[in-house]
Amino acid sequence: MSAEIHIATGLAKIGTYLRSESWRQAEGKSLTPTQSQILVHLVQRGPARVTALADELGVTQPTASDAAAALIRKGHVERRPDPVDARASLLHTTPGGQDIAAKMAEWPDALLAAADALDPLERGVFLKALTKMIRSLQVQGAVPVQRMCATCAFFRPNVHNDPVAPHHCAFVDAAFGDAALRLDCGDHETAPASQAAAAWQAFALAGAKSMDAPPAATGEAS
Amino acid sequence: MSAEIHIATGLAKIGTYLRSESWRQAEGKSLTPTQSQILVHLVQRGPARVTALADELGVTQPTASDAAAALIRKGHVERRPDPVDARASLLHTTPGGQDIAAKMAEWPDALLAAADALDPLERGVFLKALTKMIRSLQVQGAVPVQRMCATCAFFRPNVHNDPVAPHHCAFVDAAFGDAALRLDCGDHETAPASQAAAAWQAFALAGAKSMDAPPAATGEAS
DNA sequence: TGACATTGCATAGGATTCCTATGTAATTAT
DNA sequence: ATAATTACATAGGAATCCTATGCAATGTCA
Repeated sequence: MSAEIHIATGLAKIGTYLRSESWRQAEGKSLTPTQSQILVHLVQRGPARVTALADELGVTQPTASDAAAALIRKGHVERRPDPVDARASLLHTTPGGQDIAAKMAEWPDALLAAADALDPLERGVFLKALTKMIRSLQVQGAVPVQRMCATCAFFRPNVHNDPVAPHHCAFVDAAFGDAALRLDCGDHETAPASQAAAAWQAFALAGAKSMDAPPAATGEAS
Repeated sequence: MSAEIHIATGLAKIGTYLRSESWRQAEGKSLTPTQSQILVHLVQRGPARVTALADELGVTQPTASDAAAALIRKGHVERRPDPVDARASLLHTTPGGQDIAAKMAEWPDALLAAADALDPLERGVFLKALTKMIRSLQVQGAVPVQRMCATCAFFRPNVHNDPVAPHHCAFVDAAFGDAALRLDCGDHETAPASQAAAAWQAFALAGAKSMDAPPAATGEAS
């Protein structure tokens, strides 16, 4: 089956675009993509250690250390000792850094427009599929733990009969649908393994049900 | 609507993974990601100019020039004059370069496994959505021209009644479905503007039809 | 045909990215 | 208490990536 290959191709093309776009966006602010990512992360998620940032960005610890040093030199970030571990230090943003981060945190318009080219139902299916793929990468250890519904203690998948909003979030106590799935939620709380596994079953296996054709043959050219 | 934001978030996460993975994969072969991409591109698509490669990879011309020089130094690529333009030169792979490229061309297993975590119908919808997004990026000028069905002269979308294989490829003369959509097809031939526009209408507008819920409200938490 | 602008590419210069390898200090394990 | 681990910095080196230039070949237009 070549669909996986073409999915990988497509994701890589968008990844290439995002990488080159992040260089374009970072210039002018005299920041580089890595620095920008660290700054945004610190603003959105609070003070963090160098090693944790390295894991999050998928770079080595020395690379993160370099970028942090550059941000400190530019006055956007401060280093303070970690109260619970004298070896470690926590990076904090300065007020000036926060201003800059606010501008960097926005996604490029072209990408949002591209996502807007999907129709609403399609967006839901797409987001659900992205959730599945990212969870798979996380389970394989290829990416760090993500703050997504799929691994959240508050996630109650497919508990409502409403096909438009079958899921429930126990944190905000509201029903929602695939199009509102979060991949990086501020209220995320990691579910214990057994609960996460059960929820995942309920979430993933209901996939085919929402479409009206048999899940078998998909038709191949050539 | 925050679905676009979360889609962007998810795509960025996969992009981050692909970037770090490409560093990991490139090491050992003593190639870097950019060099590796150039080498693979030359093998798959034939000789090319430096500027064309730069556009394709989304980097500046000097960056591509650097990487090309490194590949030449390592003996994987040769520079030959372009017969139609004495200023330009074409980069050709050497036999040794082709061997290495074959190994670099494979997608990481974790990503293919992640794509495999989708069920077959979902893959089709996902691929179609990726097609829409990438075409949108292309129309906006954010990415270079892609060799995908959506812009191909041989593409006949939604001409069959079979919901599993509604499209037709006039090149291989066969029906196929969304799951077999190409994002980088070797047989691609760019369609004239008017034909492309008409085909796109027929392709994109039939989206909601394949799902059995109204395309309105999608249910939002919070 | 002769300026003049444009295009294809290389190079220079500089900051950053990114790696491996190593060192230092603090913490944890035995 | 000694040993192993962890958090981090730094060194060293190659590549990435940018802008700015320069050179040569090509195209344009009067």
